[in-house]
Amino acid sequence: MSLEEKLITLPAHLLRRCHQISVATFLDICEEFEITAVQYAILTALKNYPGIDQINLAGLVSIDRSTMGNVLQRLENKKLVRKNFSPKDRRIRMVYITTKGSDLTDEMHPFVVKVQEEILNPLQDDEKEIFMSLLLKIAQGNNTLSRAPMKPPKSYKLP
Amino acid sequence: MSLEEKLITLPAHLLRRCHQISVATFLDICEEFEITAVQYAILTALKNYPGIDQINLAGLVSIDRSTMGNVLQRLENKKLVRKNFSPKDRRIRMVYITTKGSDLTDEMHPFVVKVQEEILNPLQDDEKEIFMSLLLKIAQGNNTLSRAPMKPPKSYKLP
DNA sequence: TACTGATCATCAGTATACTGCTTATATATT
DNA sequence: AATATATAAGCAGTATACTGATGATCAGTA
Repeated sequence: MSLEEKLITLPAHLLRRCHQISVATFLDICEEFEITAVQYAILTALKNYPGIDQINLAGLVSIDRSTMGNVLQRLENKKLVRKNFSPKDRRIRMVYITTKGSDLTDEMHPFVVKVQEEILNPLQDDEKEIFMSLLLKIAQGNNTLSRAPMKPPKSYKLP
Repeated sequence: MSLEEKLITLPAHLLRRCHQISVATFLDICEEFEITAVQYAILTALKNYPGIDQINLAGLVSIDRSTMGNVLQRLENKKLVRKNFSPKDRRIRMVYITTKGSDLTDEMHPFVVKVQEEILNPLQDDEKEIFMSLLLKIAQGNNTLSRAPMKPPKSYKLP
């Protein structure tokens, strides 16, 4: 069996490829907004959980807490996000989306929908459903294997 | 629909999660070898194509040519790989795996097999097959969308 | 009150991945 | 032979992702 034939039997390899493709597709379709997929996910999360702390935000979108700090810094520089110290717990920085950030995500939404369609485009409609359900099964079944497992937010109170 | 429910309907999000999980699983199971999945793929490719140039090597394993240079530098520092100038075309650096590198990949092989099983573990046997075939369909159908598409090596001659 | 352990955020360091630019070399064309 | 084009490799800069360590703060308990 050739190397090429061997590689395409490995889930790790194909997942890396598909992730590569997914990122490239997002950057391509959403180029004009100068926002990455991860940044978009964080902004969307902040619309649902204004004032959330960084750790719970990281758990929500499954991003490492250290990475989250970096991404938030970049979003803050672009004035899409702002942070305040919590008056109740001075360890916590409460994160909010700005009006500019909120408007941007609204504007981007149809483009992001298009990205998802583009990625699944090689599949037929019934295959798309099957694929998504199996992908979800793997993501949830192995949730705790990565450093950034998905976690529902704790001790978050709507403002 | 809650944010969490929304996220798990997005292929881009789930692909990022599954890739995260895949990388973490590889690092976990292959910890003792201090080699990443990408580095392992490159070493395996070099066993099949000794003396290949960096561009064709990058096409084989679908890694950006710029990234390839960095990874090869690290592999060279670990003495798992060596590079020579081609006498026929002085632009080309011919890349070879060392004996140390070859022995290491042989030793790692059973661990790498285990990684693949672990990733697919949440699925049933018939689901695993379906998932792999759909993943392959997406990877191949969208091959040219990323900067590092898979390309069979050109003008490579076995030594 | 003082001590202990837990939690939030940050920092330094490393790896993969991409963009865009540059240099060196080879090939094709005039 | 001189010029133009194409290719191989590298570099600088940026983003996501992880590890391990540190400092600040809070909560529980002796």
